[in-house]
Amino acid sequence: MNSQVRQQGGADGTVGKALEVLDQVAEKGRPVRFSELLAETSHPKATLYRLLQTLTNQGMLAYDEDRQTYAPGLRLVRLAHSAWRQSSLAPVARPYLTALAQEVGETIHLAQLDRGQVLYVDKMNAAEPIEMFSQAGKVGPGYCTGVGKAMMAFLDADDRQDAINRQAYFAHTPNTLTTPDALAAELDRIKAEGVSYDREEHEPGIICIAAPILSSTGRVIGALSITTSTSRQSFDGLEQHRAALLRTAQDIAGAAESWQFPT
Amino acid sequence: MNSQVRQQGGADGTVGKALEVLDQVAEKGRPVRFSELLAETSHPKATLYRLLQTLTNQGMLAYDEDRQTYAPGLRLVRLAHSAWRQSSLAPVARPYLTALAQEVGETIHLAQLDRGQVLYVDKMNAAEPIEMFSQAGKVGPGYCTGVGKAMMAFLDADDRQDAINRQAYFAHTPNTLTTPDALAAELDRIKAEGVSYDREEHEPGIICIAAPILSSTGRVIGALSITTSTSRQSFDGLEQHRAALLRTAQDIAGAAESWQFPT
DNA sequence: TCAACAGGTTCCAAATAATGAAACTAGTTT
DNA sequence: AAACTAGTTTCATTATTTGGAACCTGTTGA
Repeated sequence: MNSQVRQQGGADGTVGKALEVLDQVAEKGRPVRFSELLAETSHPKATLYRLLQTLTNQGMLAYDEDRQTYAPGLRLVRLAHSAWRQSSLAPVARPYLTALAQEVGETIHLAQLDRGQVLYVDKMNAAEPIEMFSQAGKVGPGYCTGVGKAMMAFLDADDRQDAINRQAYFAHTPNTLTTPDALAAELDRIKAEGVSYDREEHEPGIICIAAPILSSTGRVIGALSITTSTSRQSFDGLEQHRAALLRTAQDIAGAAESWQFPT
Repeated sequence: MNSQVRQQGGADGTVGKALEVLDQVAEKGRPVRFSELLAETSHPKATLYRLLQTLTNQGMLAYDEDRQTYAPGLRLVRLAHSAWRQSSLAPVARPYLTALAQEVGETIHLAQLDRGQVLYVDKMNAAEPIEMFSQAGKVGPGYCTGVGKAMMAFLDADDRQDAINRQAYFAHTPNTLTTPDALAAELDRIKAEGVSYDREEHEPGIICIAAPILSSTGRVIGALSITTSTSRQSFDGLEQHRAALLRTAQDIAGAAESWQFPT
């Protein structure tokens, strides 16, 4: 029996602690001072100091001697290249996204779930050319985005509850769902219907329709959304793309299933 | 006195070992089996097993239960987004690259040095739209690329020797420099002249002109290249872009200076 | 000029976690 | 059914991590 607990937050050993610090630095989104990190962590001075040294020494963090600040290091960029190509849906989904973007003439997002948060792995815009690294890798909230809700709705009970618990429930707009119960009810609705909507729940004026990408065994492997603004398009307009969205989601699922790695 | 040794390869503690394994998986470029990793590592079975468990548990690796394979995990993509924005030259350099690409009508690469290797952090193509994540994060050899040589040439003596020692010296083409001495001589030439060339040293038919991006204190912070193919353009043609290349490199250096920056 | 201070770095005995040989389990092949 | 292969677990031993406190070092204020 595999009673292996999946404790993402829980520190497993020194490595866990080091990665926790790494996350902490990354989340800041700007170079940080030692003392700033110290104030937020439970680690004692000396421990934090050595963790930072190790990470810097390994290229996972970059230390600016002049300003005495830490920032995520370039080694991560190298590693992520590999991760994006192998573990993300993006390389497989690319052609389908391009086709969909041209068909519907709106912005398409491809996302995957990462610890209850939405991780955007690709983006297509019919009009403007893309800015990938600055877009892919971005994280967003799960509880108030179309793709987030679409993915959470199709998780199995345990994972779903776990994801529900991880949300921040900040009221970005008047439409944001701000309680676990409200979210849970919405997820039930989404599971029944097969698609989810963002009704200006994250940003005023921004709406979307999203669908999960499910493996043949029914597991969530990602989600896909068509985004627009209320000034460009009505809600009914989005609704008309529903069929194309669902078809594309299935196409991607199929492609992912038979995906063998290029040797 | 700060006698801190910068030992990149040397393992500092458990974290170092874990990251070494992570690199090993990433370098494969495809999902790998436990046994395959075991064969290549010096760690005993149980140790490797637990390192992989920890990394997987932390989302740094993704484990495919069906195929029993490990691949770099999505958490890296999230972290890299942060790293790219903060520690890479790319966000600052973007507008200059775009301008240069349009001016010269050739492909532009922006790279930084990572442990003696070239890490491409951005790419611009005048004609075709870009494929960023699949391009940025890519690594290439230092000794046989224009950007690699340009950066190595302007390192201080210690770092330069270190970089020279790290090269593989594989003869990709008849023009490849295949000895440390030949490379060192070339680097002297480049430092004197201010620009470097790739004379089909990496790929037959591919040539480029490259320049380092230097901080006001003279430290290498990156490099920039204009690439073309022998079928499109002669060597003299590239030479005519020299002024534009050097101007852009300086512009980027200036912009980087007034921004906050590590490395 | 000197004392107090804040941010950062190093020490070292105690506590903890990593180690790895070997045993074990679960599939596969002979 | 035995031998083999690949992956997982155990546990006494060993090595690393820990963190309170002392120690630097450059800055501030009297």
